[in-house]
Amino acid sequence: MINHQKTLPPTAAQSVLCETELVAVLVSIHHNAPHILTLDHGQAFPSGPFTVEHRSLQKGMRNWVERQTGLQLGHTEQLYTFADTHHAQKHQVVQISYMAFIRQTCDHALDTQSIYDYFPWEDRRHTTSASLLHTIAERLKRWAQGHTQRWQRCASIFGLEDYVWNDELSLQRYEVLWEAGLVPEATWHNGAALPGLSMYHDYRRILATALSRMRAKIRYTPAVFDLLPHHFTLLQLQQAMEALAGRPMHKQNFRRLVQQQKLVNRTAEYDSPAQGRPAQLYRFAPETAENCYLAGATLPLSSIS
Amino acid sequence: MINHQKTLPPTAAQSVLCETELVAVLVSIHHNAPHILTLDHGQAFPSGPFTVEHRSLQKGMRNWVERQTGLQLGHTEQLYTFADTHHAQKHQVVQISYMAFIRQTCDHALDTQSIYDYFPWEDRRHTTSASLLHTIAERLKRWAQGHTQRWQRCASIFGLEDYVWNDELSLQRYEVLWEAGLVPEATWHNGAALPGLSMYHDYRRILATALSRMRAKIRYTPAVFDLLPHHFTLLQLQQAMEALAGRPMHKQNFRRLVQQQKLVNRTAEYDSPAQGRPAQLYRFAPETAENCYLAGATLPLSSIS
DNA sequence: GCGATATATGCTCTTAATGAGTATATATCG
DNA sequence: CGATATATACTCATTAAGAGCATATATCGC
Repeated sequence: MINHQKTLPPTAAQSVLCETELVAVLVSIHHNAPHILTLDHGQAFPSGPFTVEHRSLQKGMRNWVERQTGLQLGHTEQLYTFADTHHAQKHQVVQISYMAFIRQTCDHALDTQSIYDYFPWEDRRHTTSASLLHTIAERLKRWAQGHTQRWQRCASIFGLEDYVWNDELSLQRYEVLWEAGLVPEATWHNGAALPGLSMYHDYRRILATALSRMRAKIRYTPAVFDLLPHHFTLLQLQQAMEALAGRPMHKQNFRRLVQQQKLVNRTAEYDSPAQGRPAQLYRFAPETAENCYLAGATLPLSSIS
Repeated sequence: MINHQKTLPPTAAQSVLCETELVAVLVSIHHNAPHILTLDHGQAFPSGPFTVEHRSLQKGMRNWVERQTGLQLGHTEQLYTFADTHHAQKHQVVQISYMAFIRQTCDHALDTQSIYDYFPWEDRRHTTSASLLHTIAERLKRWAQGHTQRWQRCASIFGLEDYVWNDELSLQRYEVLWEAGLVPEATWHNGAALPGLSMYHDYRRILATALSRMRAKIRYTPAVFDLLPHHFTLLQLQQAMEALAGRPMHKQNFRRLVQQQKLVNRTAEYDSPAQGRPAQLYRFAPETAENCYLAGATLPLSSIS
């Protein structure tokens, strides 16, 4: 038996009072692209106060988001906590950011924006994006002129030279672009900025964090299913994964994986397309819902050159 | 060109003032086991206030830890932010937890404790730990009696039946044990608790989070090197990895990996052991320090049955 | 019925990574 | 010399990952 005392620790450091705000990155899929819910013409995330009546931070977040937007939140995870130094400095503001998935239901009237409007270089599903990466490579090369290590870092993060593109490094890519002064919010911003919307404060950095996290998450948990309707076709599932990962996949291999992991069950229903054979509708296998750790859907990629 | 305005968003939600505390999980390696720095006989982490003069949360953390303990922090990352409901309820207390690695320098007089004293089942380097896992399996089976899905979850998380042990699931394992009432801090604690020290508040949960994170981290970043002396033998490196992962490794395969990834450079020095051939001393390859993402050291495990 | 379109599936193949085993140098000390 | 421990060289089986080729199957409009 263990001696377990529930007394308070004697180390209660005297803290300073801070304002605490909850920031929500609410992700959904529209038109084959991951979207976020925004305020103020795409420049801010919805945010709300953390009040005393809330039991936990997560519950507090769910509470006001659901009350304010009427949306049901799916997979939710904490992203990062930061102290916003942009605010007026009377007292510190601590912002706790969360990412949550929203199931695409009806086209609501809320302001929504594609994540790739903020990071066009992160969408590598079409060969047309290659020219942007080429531009970035050129400008990074100029920045890294003479610094071998710096160029190594750029190359490995952006999948240049012999390195391969790693979709989970969105945050690192944004940070390098920031350091190189290629995004407008960088203080030493030089020359013309790269295409891509910017946001207030460090919000675009938060969004890059969210993108990294969601790409990592869909690999080893069935979180994608919180973005899809309850009944979906396998193509829809694949396209959702492609939209999140920002790269195309090999259809046959994708299905091989999905089937052998028993991720989905077929339903009796069929899709009704304008043309072509109707697609079978599937639903997420309820048994897999519980032990989701092993459901590692490593992405079956196809080459995009 | 992008229209980048640095005005404030109109959504300044009126927040409530909170106490903000920084909690530090300071990890180092002693006697072939990962240790943490503790207060109050292993029941609390060092913690400090976040004050206005600090530029960022991370800097604030580094600041007071280094001032208080005199320790230099290596790899640092934010773990999780939570609202402590155990405190007196005048105003909320928000606790922001960080994990930081400390390079083993000299044996300082600080209070330190092995992580495996808190989670004995997480150390699977020796076959002797099998009996504890057996006990856990038995008690979980009793808890999951009649609930097939619940048992599936236990089995997959603890690597029972056909499932394999996944060392990164320490947090999930702790949570299951909590739910099953097998740890003393669980409210519906039934019967005798499992061996393992407990801590104040949710601190043991934070520690489980830290263990999960560090095990994940050493896979794809060279963070281990922040726990080792600057010059080390390959065996020391392997034993550090084994200590963190809680499982033995195959020596030949481990070296194959380390060498082919150019993670280390040999130095001219040698170890001076009591007996046997002196081991070559190595140091972390400085070129790899910058682009550490590719340095994925997937653990070459050896079977422990 | 036929072609266009799109879903659905089966099979092969190469390459690389992983886990595991066997054997054997090499160096130091008592 | 023998005990001890480092260091290294190979081999081998299994599996997963990436990619390609081919071919059913179902619906629609003409």
